[in-house]
Amino acid sequence: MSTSVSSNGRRSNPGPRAAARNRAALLAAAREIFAEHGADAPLNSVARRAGVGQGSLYRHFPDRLALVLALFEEQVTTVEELAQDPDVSLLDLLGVITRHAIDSVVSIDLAAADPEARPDPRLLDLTARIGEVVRGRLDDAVARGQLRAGTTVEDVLLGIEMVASALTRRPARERDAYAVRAWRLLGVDVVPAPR
Amino acid sequence: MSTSVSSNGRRSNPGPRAAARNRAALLAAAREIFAEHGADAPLNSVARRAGVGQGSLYRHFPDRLALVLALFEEQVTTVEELAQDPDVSLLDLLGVITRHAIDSVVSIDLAAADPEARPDPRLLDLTARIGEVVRGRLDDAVARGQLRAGTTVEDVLLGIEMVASALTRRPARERDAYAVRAWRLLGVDVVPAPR
Amino acid sequence: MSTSVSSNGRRSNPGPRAAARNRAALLAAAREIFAEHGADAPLNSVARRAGVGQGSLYRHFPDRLALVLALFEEQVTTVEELAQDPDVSLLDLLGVITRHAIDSVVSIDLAAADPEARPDPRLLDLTARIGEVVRGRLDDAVARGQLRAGTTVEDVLLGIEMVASALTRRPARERDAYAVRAWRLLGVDVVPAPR
Amino acid sequence: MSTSVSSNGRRSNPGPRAAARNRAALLAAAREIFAEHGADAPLNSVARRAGVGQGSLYRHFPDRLALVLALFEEQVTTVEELAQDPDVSLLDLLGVITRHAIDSVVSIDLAAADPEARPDPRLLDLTARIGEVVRGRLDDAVARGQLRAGTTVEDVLLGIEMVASALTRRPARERDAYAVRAWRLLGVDVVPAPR
DNA sequence: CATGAATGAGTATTCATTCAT
DNA sequence: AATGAATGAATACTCATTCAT
Repeated sequence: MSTSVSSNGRRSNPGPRAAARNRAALLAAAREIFAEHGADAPLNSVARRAGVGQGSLYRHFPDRLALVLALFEEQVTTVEELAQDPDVSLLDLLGVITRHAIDSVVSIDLAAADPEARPDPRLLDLTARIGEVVRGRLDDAVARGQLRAGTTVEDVLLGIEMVASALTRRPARERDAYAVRAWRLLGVDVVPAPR
Repeated sequence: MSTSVSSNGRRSNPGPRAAARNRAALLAAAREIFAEHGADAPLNSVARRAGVGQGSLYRHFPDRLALVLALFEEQVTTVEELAQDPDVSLLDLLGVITRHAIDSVVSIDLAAADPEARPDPRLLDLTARIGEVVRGRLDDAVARGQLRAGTTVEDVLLGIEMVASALTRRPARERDAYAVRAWRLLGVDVVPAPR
Repeated sequence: MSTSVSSNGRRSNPGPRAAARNRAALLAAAREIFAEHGADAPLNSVARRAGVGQGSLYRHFPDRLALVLALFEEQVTTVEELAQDPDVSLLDLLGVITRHAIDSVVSIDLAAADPEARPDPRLLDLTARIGEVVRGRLDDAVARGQLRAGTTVEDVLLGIEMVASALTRRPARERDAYAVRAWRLLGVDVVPAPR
Repeated sequence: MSTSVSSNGRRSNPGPRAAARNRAALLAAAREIFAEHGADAPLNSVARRAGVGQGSLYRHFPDRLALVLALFEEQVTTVEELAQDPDVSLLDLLGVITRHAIDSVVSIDLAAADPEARPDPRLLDLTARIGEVVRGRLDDAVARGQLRAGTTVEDVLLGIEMVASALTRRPARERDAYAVRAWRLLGVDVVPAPR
């Protein structure tokens, strides 16, 4: 970060030009921090890592959930874009999704706040978007023998959730191998996509 | 509660007799609180629910992990006792384990504190004890067609972890049904034991 | 709002023409916001309500007091203008002043910042202007039996302050009736002027 | 405050014995701080002035209103006790109440938070208790010529509110004289009780 | 001259933990 | 051995003010 510091000790105000850069820096920082310390890591640590003022964090993401959702949304978008390419199989997509889970831990800790609370609609929406992608690949995956016949979209989503939530319990360096084992136990040969 | 109140308004000191009772009350309270609010619920809420002073909580359980482990240990012991009976199948035991996961949420959130930290040896020990129980039933379960041939103890433990960790994300009232689906996805017909 | 939006998404710079319009919008917004949430409402809420940038707010009114004083000054000017008309009695003027107090709450919260601080000279000046208006109507009011004989300008100003400050404690919908009661207790039959 | 500091830099924990002392210290500190800076002064300044940890403040008074109400309650109780003595007139009582208003500023800033919000029932109760005291002295006060015939309890309470709220706008050293003027304007000869 | 993002000091609040009684 | 009050570090969040564009 090339944030210059002016004489009064305050970081200089880079002006609105920095907005997009800051937003991206915050997301990147959040990805790292959440992966390292879980999704309930202190938000000021995110701001600090991003090299951004506390207030900017809150301007871009009014609450923790907004930040987490933005992170998740990025991932979903990535998956959707990949899914444009007809040569990409469901297994490939699950590999990417698994990579996301490994790296950000976010997808799962989402609801962590309070399981009894009604899940946020934005989260449901993102889940639905993943569901759409899966639906579009389901028959193909069965035809290729990647999934058991009769597997439903809900089954796949459940599988993702099971793998992802189990991953949170593991130290980062074990997660790749662990994910492979978990998917295999579900009868699916997923390999986490390369970073 | 037979705790008499002396003139100064403070609960009188019931002496050592209360120690065991307090410990039990704390465990019961912890089970409830953790199930309701997750394993990172405030510890003073546990003491309050138990009707016990803050200090007593810390005397019995010097830190949060001690409390969580005590809870888990209770559950493991229960499973071990059940396993004495040769008529109890692995599926039955998994049903009980699943019930524990549903009700206490604890077994999984255990390591939640920090996945990067070396797992507590006491936790590993408890996991090993579950592993022993599973080992003793494995061949029988395969013979009965309850598990796929070739399933290992590690597979079963992994399955438990996947199901249990996924359960934490769900509201209490959905957990029974959710557990059944999750196990089925793993190819095992587990039904949560009755309470 | 005729503010066009240019391609970059930012409101286009309407040039100096907008200056006066912005100032007026800020004052109107401040009146509303202060009446709703008290004179220590966040200033950015004023800017937002006015549909104006944060910077413009500070350009027009370098600090909160400047804004409040501008509001008060508007009111004082209104009263002075009314007082040009010889047919308008002191009671009428007090009715208008009371209306201002009801609607803006500002006249009183002025010094609220810190009662120990030396009051701002601009505030004293405004108070003096009200005093002048009152002085010009005092004899007439006594002659008409609207005020007790012997009432001084300072008495009237004190009465205004008492009524106005008490009004701040009341919800908006009760203020009209409350003001009538308060004035009556002071022995003066004031009715808040219509809006 | 004889709060000793142990080697680790933390103030030593004086144990539960300090509870009552702490509560009293907090109330005294709050009285001072609120009188100096208004009832929205930072709560940590109250804790600091009381020589008490932040947590203790919140244990004794879970929110700002609880603290303010406790202060007010003390005052009301004092007035009620005085009212036991039949030789104490309404004017005397109003003198004490005025002294309280001068010194603590609290009685009035109470509702300050948000005039639109429904007033706290505890506050209403305290107001009612003052009302009872007034009611018991009303006829006597009229008989003595201290109040105009026809004055109601509500009138007196309104008068108190008007005087007290106006006082908040004044620096401490002017309040005594100001209170006398304000009461005189209401036609009542109240003199603030000596401290 | 307007805009709106950036900044960070200031506050409220929570909660793990200690300790006098 | 139990009690419950005390402690203060940690954290979330707000908002006045500045400033690049």
